[in-house]
Amino acid sequence: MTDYYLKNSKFYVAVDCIIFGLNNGELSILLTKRRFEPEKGKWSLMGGFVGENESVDEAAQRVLTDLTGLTNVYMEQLGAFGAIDRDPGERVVSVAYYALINFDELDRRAVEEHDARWIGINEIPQLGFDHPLMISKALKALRERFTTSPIVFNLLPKLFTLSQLQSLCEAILGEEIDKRNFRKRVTDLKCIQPTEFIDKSSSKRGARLHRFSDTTYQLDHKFKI
Amino acid sequence: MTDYYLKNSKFYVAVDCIIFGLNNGELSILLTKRRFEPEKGKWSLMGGFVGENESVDEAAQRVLTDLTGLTNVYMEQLGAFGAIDRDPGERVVSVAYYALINFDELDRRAVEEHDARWIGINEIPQLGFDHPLMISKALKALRERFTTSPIVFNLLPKLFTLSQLQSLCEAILGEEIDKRNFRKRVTDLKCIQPTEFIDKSSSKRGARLHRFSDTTYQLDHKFKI
DNA sequence: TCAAAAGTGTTCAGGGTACACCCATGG
DNA sequence: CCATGGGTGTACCCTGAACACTTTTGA
Repeated sequence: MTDYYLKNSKFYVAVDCIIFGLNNGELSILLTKRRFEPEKGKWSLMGGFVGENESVDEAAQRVLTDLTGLTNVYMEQLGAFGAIDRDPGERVVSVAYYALINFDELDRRAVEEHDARWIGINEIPQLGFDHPLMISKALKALRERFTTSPIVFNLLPKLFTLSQLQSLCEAILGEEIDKRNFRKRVTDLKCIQPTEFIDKSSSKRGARLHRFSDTTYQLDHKFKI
Repeated sequence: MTDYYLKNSKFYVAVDCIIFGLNNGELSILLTKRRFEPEKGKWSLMGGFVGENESVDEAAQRVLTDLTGLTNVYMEQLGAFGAIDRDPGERVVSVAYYALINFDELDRRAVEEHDARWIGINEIPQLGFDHPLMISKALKALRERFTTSPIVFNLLPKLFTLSQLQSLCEAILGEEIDKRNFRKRVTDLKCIQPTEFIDKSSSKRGARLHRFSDTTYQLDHKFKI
């Protein structure tokens, strides 16, 4: 029985996280400056190696928590990246994940300790490894998923204005959305609910704060933005 | 630099293939009876270990070619499966792929030599490992993709009748489709073209054979079934 | 009083859905 | 001549897209 395995090779298995967040209203990802070879000094995604006593998913959670201080984060697997020379140092198979985090709950100290920075998705520098490919796949997956699944709310504070929601959707899509059509769609959804609160930080008139009700969403699982 | 890697663990990395084909008009997948421990004697997906001199994608291609004799097959990665105990024998991280093959071009001898059999997607027996999970994810991915991307033609012969196409779509969806609406959609697509040939094997009247034109599809990349 | 963001409805076109009958032919 | 699968058109509804002005209020 052991023979069945022994004739085969073993590999390092890594995880890489594409962490999306709203930094001052701008859709951004969290990048770190690598402190080790290979690719030392280059910007890169946050990653780590899978350990023997954790699943690959758990490794990704661990890396994310280590960097952000957050647990229970929305995270989805993007896929495995297994080109022979994707890591110039050693043969490493990497499994990429993307995560959507609420910027306000972030542990900023943990971020600073890792030399990490939020960088707008339109200002991403040259990255090492196959990270540019991972990021473009993550953006594609995010674009495809967010219109039919209520995941954008992971990026927003619990209370948000419709303008905030719209500009976030526009940032993800990379194009503008008609305001009246957007608000009609959104206010027709039972799972997006107005609250009694008004936010006056972004306009003199003030904008009504809304919230996403997951329990309402669970009733029919209908969502379309 | 080597230190960066050395403190970490290595893993076996495997690939598993969910191979879809149309067996006598029934959407089926190719399963083999395992000849080795662990899970010996159980039905399972065709898989194999990744070698040092091939990418993960190449390993999947190799496994597929070995079993079917086919190259240049439509194949897409489903994702990595990395639970600690997913393989009862050893820690193995597996990357799953699904493939759509043309049943007529299959090398039946290669299939027999691997103790493999086509099994309808509604008659799948108990499988070992996490293969049931992989199959359900593959079906979900196939269902989501085939309506907007012209991939079903990989399952059909080069010339096919609209009835064949419709019953294939129904098998993938798991529900019936209105004949007139389906034919309207399909015949409006420029990339699905009638030919001069008539197939008389399935009816007395005979049905017109159509073909998918990829060059026409490339013109506008529009497709909706 | 004015600048800046919030909020609000209607019209129209096109796509999706529901639906039932005749055709051609081999046996 | 009949059983079997092949082939065809219309009416309605609903969704998605285009489009511009009024309101509120702090400075």
